[in-house]
Amino acid sequence: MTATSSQLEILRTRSVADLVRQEILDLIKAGELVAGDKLNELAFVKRFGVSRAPIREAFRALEEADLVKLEKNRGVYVREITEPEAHELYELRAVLDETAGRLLAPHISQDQLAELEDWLTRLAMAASRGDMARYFPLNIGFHDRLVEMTGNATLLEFYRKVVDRMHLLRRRNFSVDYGSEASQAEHRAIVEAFATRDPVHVGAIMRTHVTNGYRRLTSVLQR
Amino acid sequence: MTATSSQLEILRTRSVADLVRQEILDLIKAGELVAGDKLNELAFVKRFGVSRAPIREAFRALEEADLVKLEKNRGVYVREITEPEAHELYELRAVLDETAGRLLAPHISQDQLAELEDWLTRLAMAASRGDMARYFPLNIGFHDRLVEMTGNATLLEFYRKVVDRMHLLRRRNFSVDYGSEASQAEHRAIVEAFATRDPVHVGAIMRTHVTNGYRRLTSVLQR
DNA sequence: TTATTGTTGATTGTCGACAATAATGCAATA
DNA sequence: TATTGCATTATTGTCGACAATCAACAATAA
Repeated sequence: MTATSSQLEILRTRSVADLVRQEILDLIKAGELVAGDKLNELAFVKRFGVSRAPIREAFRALEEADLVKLEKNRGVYVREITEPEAHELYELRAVLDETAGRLLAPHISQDQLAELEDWLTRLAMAASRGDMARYFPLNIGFHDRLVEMTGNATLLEFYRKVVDRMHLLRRRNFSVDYGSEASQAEHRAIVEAFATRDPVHVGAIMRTHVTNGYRRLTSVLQR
Repeated sequence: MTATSSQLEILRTRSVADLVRQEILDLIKAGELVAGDKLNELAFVKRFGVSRAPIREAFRALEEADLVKLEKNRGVYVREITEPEAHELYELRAVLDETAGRLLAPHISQDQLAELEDWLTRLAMAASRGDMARYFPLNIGFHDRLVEMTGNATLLEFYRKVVDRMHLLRRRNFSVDYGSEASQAEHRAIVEAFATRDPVHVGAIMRTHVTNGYRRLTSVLQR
């Protein structure tokens, strides 16, 4: 696709509200916006050089996704997640990951197994260097791809909603370098499990990985 | 709470966009808006006597929930769900219901069991009369309450998103009277299973109920 | 000093208007 | 008859403005 036609495509399909929504979501994912932060409309108006209408539409979308909270006449705030809610989120994510494992295991192809191995390699490289700025998105990408491989787009959609919300657990510029070695070992276990193609086994391994992730998170947050 | 203070509460917390979003969602749930229908902004402006801004915000929220589709410069349409997507949705719902069963089974109280029995009675009354206008919402209420009883608000939230989307499978004014007897027998089986407090057993029964529901749906849609 | 009551500035909720785009109807042409 | 081109109409995307509300501070009185 040429540069011009891709720009035409953007113009034809994307609205300002869309782009603003995406931008804010990226800010949350990058940890530049964290739970409790206020989203001032005029600030975004200046930032993007647009009017308030599309900004407000973007806020509404993010509210429906439960990433921000609209308090009438008071403003928009990045949502805060309580400790019990974090537990609920991880419980849900465990179920979705386990399901992905069960669905994918019996049908995974050689190519897909090879791709997962490739992810492992890249994860290992980043981990060995202690390069958490790379490890973090790779980790998310690995799991995302795994769910995508199931071919169940609806499962993927809801999985992503859960993962997006988990970003709210991070503090600003919080370096997530806790337990990457343990996490890496579990990733390897996951890929090895897929090689057996046993749905129940894979599901159990994936569930455990999420549960352990929750343990690692809480152990970090509590000190 | 007095009438005045409750009105004050509404004024203080609900925005027009909120109400419009709720209203449209109700229209979808009631089958008055069905997949493919166009949502004209000016029509809603006249209907609610408000400006376009809050209407558009409501549309954005519904788009994020994937209940409608915004096509730039063309309009907003109630989303259409393909057959494979319906299957994906039921797969997801099966997982969530099974999870609810597993979570609730070990901790369900006598009071809660009694409440479920009460739902069964009401369902049976509506079913025996062939009163589908009552049976349908009771059926949804029964399952919703069941998930709510788990105490996992996040699970409930995502469960509701799935159920809301399932409304898009209905045709306009489509009387859902298929297999209510079979469905009723399964509801009874669910409550009986809860009495055993065995998580795996309850989970399996609930999963089966959803799977059978999908079979009943497809058998109806295909003729 | 402390509590209460204006007052002011900032921010949000809603509205009407204009520009941009798409859909429609109709005539002209092959 | 089918198709193309054009003008008209309808609809959406965005904007700026005004009204309503809130938060912070100053002024007043106990």
